[in-house]
Amino acid sequence: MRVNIGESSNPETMPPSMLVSAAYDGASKKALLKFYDPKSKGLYLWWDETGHKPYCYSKLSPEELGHLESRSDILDISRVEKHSLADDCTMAVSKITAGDPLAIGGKPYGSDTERSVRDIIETWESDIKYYETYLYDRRIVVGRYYKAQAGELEPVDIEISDEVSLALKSLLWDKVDSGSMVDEEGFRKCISDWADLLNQPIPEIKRLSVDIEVESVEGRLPDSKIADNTVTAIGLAGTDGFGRVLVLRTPGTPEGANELGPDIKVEFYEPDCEAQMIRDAFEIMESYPFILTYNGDDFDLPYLHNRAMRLGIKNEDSPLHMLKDSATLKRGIHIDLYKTMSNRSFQIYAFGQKYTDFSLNSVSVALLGKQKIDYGLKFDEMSLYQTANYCYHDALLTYELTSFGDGILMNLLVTISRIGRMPIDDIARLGVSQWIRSLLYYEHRVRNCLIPRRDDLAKRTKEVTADAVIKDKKYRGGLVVEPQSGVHFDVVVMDFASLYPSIIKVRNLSYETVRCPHPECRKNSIPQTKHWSCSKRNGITSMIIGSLRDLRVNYYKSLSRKETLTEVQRQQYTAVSQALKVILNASYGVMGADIFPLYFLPAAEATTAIGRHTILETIKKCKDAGVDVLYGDTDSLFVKSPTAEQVQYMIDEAKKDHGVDLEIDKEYRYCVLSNRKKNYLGVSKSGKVDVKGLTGKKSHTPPFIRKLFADILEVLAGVQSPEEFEQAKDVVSKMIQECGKKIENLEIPLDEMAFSMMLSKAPSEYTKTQPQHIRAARQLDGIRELKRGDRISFVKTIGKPGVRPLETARKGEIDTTKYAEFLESTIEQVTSTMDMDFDVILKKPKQAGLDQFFWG
DNA sequence: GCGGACTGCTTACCT
DNA sequence: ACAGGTAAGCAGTCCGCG
Repeated sequence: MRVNIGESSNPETMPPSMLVSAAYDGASKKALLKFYDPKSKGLYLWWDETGHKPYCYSKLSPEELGHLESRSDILDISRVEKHSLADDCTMAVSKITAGDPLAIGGKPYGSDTERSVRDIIETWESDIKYYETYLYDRRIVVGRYYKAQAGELEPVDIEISDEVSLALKSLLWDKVDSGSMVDEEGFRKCISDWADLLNQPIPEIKRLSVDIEVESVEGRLPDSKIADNTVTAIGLAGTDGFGRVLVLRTPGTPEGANELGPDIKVEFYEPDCEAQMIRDAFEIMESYPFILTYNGDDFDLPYLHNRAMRLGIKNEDSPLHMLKDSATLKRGIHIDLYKTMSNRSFQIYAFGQKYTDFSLNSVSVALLGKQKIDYGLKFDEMSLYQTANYCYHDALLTYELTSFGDGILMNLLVTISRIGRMPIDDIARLGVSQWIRSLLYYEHRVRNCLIPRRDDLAKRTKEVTADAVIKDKKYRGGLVVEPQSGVHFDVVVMDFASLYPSIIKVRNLSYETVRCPHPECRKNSIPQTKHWSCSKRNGITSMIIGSLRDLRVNYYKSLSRKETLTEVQRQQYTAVSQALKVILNASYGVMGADIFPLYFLPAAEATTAIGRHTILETIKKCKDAGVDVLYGDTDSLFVKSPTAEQVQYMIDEAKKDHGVDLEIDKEYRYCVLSNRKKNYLGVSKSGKVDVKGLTGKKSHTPPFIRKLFADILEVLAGVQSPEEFEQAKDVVSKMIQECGKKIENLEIPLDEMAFSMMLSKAPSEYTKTQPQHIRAARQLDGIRELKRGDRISFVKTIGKPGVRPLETARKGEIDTTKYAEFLESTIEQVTSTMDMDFDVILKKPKQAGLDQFFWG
């Protein structure tokens, strides 16, 4: 991120403040750090005072690089020593130092003396943003506290005042198991450094959310680049209950009645005062260190900025600074929550897949239990106060996404930025592969290791990629055990704690250790592959992922069980634990993702291969011990009525043979397995029901079927013994029959009958086939514009297209047969394995064609 | 010309 | 712009058939 503020002098003193973001200030050509002071709730800006400059490396000698010397933007070329992890050697490289980051990269056009160095010669470390390089080189960590005294910046650790923390540190000390570590001491140090950083207090963050409404011309979305439509309202919601709406009067629009509470101030502007309204909004925004939006990178902020320019506001009077694909603040920090909520890692691991699409409404419903305001009116039909209420409400929802659940989202962002060594706004905007990239780059710099180029790594994988591959996949993944179909009572689910990270640690897997250059390591082979791993050096990813794993498994898991925690500590440990989970879950995946700069297939392949080997060997051990394995998926085993001794035996053997921690995850009173993998139902001893993979729970299934399914589960949850099952079956049969009748009699409201599906691309991009949900979407042409990522609701109808969007559907055209079939197949997933034969009731005999015979 | 078998596309889920 | 493994429904195609 590049801003243009220009040189300002750094503060003489700064109270302990947390580093939250960084940027490159093009005007002063310096790195710019942004610190947050928890006391004043304001920001301190700090420009580099060390003379640090952008640079990259080349393997050419300074003589061979002589042609660069003449460039005015190249300041220096010198010889330095760097370690190459992949070659396990030290080498001399040329460090090319420049006056401006654009001299290193980002200017691919022009003559050889104008283009960036990385576009002229082969370079290393030239694709790192300058402010990142700056942070790494100075070992400045986002999320740490710093203070300034007499103009000197220095880190301060906030005292962790509780004795619990110290006591648990000794716990951590004992629990570190070195395994085959070459440098055990270093590993311990590494973990305790992490704990020190992650236990630093997370401050209360002062923030303001912003949402705008823009006058729109019939059917055309306002363009944030052109910004030629009037901004009609600006909603603002901030910490400490701050709420304000700025509303532009438009001729002919009634004022209406104020529905907003007394604390929410509504300010009206005359039609010709739009510029003043925007100026006032800017002024409020500038008084907050953090600005939140929902899709503000793509819409709200660029629109505001460009509209301001169009209305004659000067660039220097706008607090905003637009970049290619993000909107930033010159002084503050902008967090676009739309990007955050769309991040699969947050969606799945932090929020347990509670929402399935990323609209503000869906996310709010799932996480806050609140909806957007719906007056059932078009924007141009709303009164001024209605617009105000609507606009403020959106801002409020956006704000509340960061405040619900004790502010877990802000805490997560801070914690992940500590781990990734990355500005908080980047954490909120970028994907997990970028977080892990940043973390690993930092560690390379700490160790003075040259970061490899993609083709350095690609060269080492060339000879092994041609192997037999799975269709559409690059390598084989986890093992899924064929389930033993039936109802099983007393089932224990065991799983390996963080299996893949454990494997990465124990088997020393990293891009430089898998297929390392040492001939003597080749005997350390990886089962089922042609790979081996190093026995001489600890791999860098193995060290880092391994210590994060140990931190989570040995430290934060026990911490969260402590009962003497204060509320603040509990919140902090929850955030750390979740953040570690998110990063660990992705750590193996990125090694096999070709967008990841340290992409190295053999390492990913080795991880899953050892995973399969581990679970297979454990199953063998079960058989030896007389334990029946009913099912298993990747890192879990469902075992039937094991004794405590048998469980302990398995745990001990897994640790002894594979160095992994097998644990009891769940104990089911009973468990319904079908012959399908990744499909089951388990009832815990507490009566809690786990449903996995069954259609009755999937988000595209019509609500009335999902409800019936939930009702059935409730009945099943009460079943204590095989005998009670028989009664439950009767109850369930009746429920299903009733539902069948309702379908036939068209007694179900249309919206309950709608299938709902996500469009993974724009409707026009479906060229190979035309799936049902797309046929429905096309019928909405001119009524509602559908984009990629939107969901479409449709019902199944008789006649030609077979589907109709919910908006235009009528009950009379519902295809009851299709619904009966879908109901039958959905319910059958549970009932078939429970020996409930519903065929008699529901299934339509092939030869019969009429509904009335079928339901009779 | 039609229907079953088959493949491929698409979405949603599990770990 | 983390991975692979699996289920399900449907679209489209191929093949056989007096």
